[in-house]
Amino acid sequence: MLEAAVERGRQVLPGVTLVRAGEPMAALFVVRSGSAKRYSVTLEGTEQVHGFILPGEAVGLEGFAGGRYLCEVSALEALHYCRVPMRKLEQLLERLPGLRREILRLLGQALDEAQRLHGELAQRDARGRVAHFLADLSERLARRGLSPTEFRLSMNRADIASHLGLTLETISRALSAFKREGWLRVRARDISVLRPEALAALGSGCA
Amino acid sequence: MLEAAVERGRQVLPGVTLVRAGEPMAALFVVRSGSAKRYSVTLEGTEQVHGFILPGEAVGLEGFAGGRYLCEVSALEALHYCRVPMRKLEQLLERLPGLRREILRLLGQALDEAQRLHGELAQRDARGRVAHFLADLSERLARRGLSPTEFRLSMNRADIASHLGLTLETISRALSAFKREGWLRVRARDISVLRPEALAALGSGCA
DNA sequence: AGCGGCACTTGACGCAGATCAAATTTGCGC
DNA sequence: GCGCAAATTTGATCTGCGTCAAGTGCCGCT
Repeated sequence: MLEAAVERGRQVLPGVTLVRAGEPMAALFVVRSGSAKRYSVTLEGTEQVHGFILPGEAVGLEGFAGGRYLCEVSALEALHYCRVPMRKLEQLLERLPGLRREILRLLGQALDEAQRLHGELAQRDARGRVAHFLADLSERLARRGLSPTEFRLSMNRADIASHLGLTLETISRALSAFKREGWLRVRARDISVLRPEALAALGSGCA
Repeated sequence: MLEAAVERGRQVLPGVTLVRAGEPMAALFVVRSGSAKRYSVTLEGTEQVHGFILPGEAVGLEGFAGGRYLCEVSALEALHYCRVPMRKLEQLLERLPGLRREILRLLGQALDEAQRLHGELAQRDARGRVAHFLADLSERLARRGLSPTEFRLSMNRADIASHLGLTLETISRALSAFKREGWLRVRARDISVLRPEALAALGSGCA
């Protein structure tokens, strides 16, 4: 769908910032492989992590709000991506009704995810949030054909904590608890999910 | 911009549900006067409030994700709104580049607000969240030319609590605390903001 | 291989906010 | 205006998570 307008084959190293808050929105990005974190910097200079971007997902959608990016996005791993310049995108939107629907779908989906996240987090306790985070990650990986039960976390505990509104110690304790109960195997950033149903249940509401 | 496609003059009474999760997205709504709450119903049957809709704001944007609405929206007060049928909207998107940009802007803005909300809530304590809620409401009212310092809450404490991830008792205590400190006058659902700067500061990060 | 630093884990303790319970206020129908 | 049910406030207690602090293990560097 987007193929016609794509600039292919770009890549960056871990730690590199793809877009910065306040920059004019020159292009839309789609991640091909690797992962990134989306965050903003608060007045006090601390990072607030809004979410993580996996292969197949878009970067910079909030830029449509006012023609400027509103968060920072930086690579957590070596990242391949493609880039659709806005100028080109606008021309294509003129001609391709399918592309219009596709872009609206992406935005609607992102909006739904953001709202759903807010809801989930607002209600659940620490373990429920971590379970939800893992179940969500697992599902998104599966959607791209990657293993939903064996994966490596590309972000550190502090990033997860910021994203979930917890502290890094609490993340660590939750993971240890899941390990103790036989739901996970955890070795540093490598995760094996042993009881996906248990995680999913805890993450989406059942006590 | 949307004027050409609008069906005007519809209205509903408080408590009426405008759209339901799962229904096909037949139209986009814009609220003209009154207010509504956007929420979803969890597996256990409890409501999770995602946000409140004020005059000038759109209903049903997440529907773009898959052609179906994903939350329920119901009126908190007598509500006037207009309705743009999707069929009509798609035709117009074909012809009006300005309208395309406007719809994308609305979605981008909604996305940004959802993400920003998540960030704000994840970090702040109970009083900070309530302050943020009031400051946000105040700003949105001002944007529509309504008084930012004298207003009536159209939602009950439980709805605010659900939205902010707190309990209704905590909402009540926070309001009482602000009253005691001379930042607000509170009488049931009528609010007078006496020190908007104090609320805004507490709501956006300064301890 | 050995060292140093950083990411993570684990423990002890205190407090903000949840929970349970009761009193008070508000607003609506008659 | 009266009375009742629902909404809100206030109080007392309990608990999960944040905070501070001390390990432990992992990885890259020389």
